[in-house]
Amino acid sequence: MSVTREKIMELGEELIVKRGYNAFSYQDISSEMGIKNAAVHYYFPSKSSLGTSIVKNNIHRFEEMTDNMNIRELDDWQQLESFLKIYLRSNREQKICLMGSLGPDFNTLPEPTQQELARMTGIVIDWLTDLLKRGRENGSFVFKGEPKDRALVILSNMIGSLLLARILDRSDFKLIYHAIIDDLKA
Amino acid sequence: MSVTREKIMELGEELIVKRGYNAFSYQDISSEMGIKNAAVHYYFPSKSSLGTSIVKNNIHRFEEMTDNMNIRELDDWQQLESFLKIYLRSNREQKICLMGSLGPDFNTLPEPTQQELARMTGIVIDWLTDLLKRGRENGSFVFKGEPKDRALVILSNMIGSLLLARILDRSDFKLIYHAIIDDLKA
DNA sequence: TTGTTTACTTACTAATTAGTAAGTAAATTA
DNA sequence: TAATTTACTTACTAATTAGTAAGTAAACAA
Repeated sequence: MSVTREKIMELGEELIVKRGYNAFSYQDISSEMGIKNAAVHYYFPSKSSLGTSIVKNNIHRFEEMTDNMNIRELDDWQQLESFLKIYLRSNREQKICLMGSLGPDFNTLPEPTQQELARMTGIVIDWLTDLLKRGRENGSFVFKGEPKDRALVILSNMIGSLLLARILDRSDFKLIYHAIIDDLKA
Repeated sequence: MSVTREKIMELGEELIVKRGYNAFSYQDISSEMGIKNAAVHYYFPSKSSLGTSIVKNNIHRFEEMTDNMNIRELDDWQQLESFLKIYLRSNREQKICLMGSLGPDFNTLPEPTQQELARMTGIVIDWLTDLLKRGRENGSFVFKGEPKDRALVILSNMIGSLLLARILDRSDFKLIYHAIIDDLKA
């Protein structure tokens, strides 16, 4: 696949998670890359197509990661920590996650982007629910309530803590991160 | 104070929490109110001044609410539930909170708005931290770790769950809401 | 009654936006 | 070698944006 196309998606994603969907323009991308506005339209005819491709790409990367966890036969805690590491890294890079960034703008998003974002969120929650269910059966995790409810709590914590870290202090993320982990221990 | 001015702030806040800061324009407000663009500028010369006023107003309302809790001598659980009710109501009205809405756009926000948003978030966390500390001393709440850490967890959960509810299903908010409450019980 | 302030409207500007149509040089294919 | 496709650029449009300057009718104050 084209290097330019990949660079556009990479930059687009960075702009979305650093400044927000409605704050970034094709100009931001083209000027940063030293190409023209129309070159971005050549690869992504509309902003809708770019946004949707970025979300699809995130789904792909998530699925690659979870597949890889199975191949490497990671245990329950290793899988959870690999998952949480995504957000730890985002915080280090002063980014938030796509759900936290596109969520507020959801009602202004083109329908295909809305759909992919919902699909991505569903995939993450389903994966996390299964991990928590298995982990509790294995005796790895301790928590109250349904695995799905706990998955929602953990994911909403990751989304929310990246936002709080941006508003207040990046170090606040780690306090929440460690509290989540402690909560799953006996 | 002027009715028009209040209506502009009310509408502005609604647009921010329903569509996002960078998605709303003075036109959205003026056309909805049946006035002209310039009339909005008469009350709020810049979008920055409107945004900042909206956040300031939220701080004021929060402080009024917590003052009122003391006057009514609400117990620990009643205070917590009054607090969580803010988010329950937001979810019912298909809104998210200001932190969840302005957080992603933080880096594009005018400095005075950034400052007020950070101040607001600090005020909420401090209040919640004190409540949790007192509540644990009183034997009302049970939780691991520092009260401040727990306050961050609860607030990030409220912010994040409103976002998840928007992306997925409004009913998902309640699952998280109830999990938070259950977690604080023995 | 006169002067001033309040609460706007009219009419505009300069900048930015997503998007398009037509052209072009270089690489690839037949 | 000729035809086609790829990867763009040039040059544009129509819409929307925040913001401003000047005007005005009504309410209010001296």
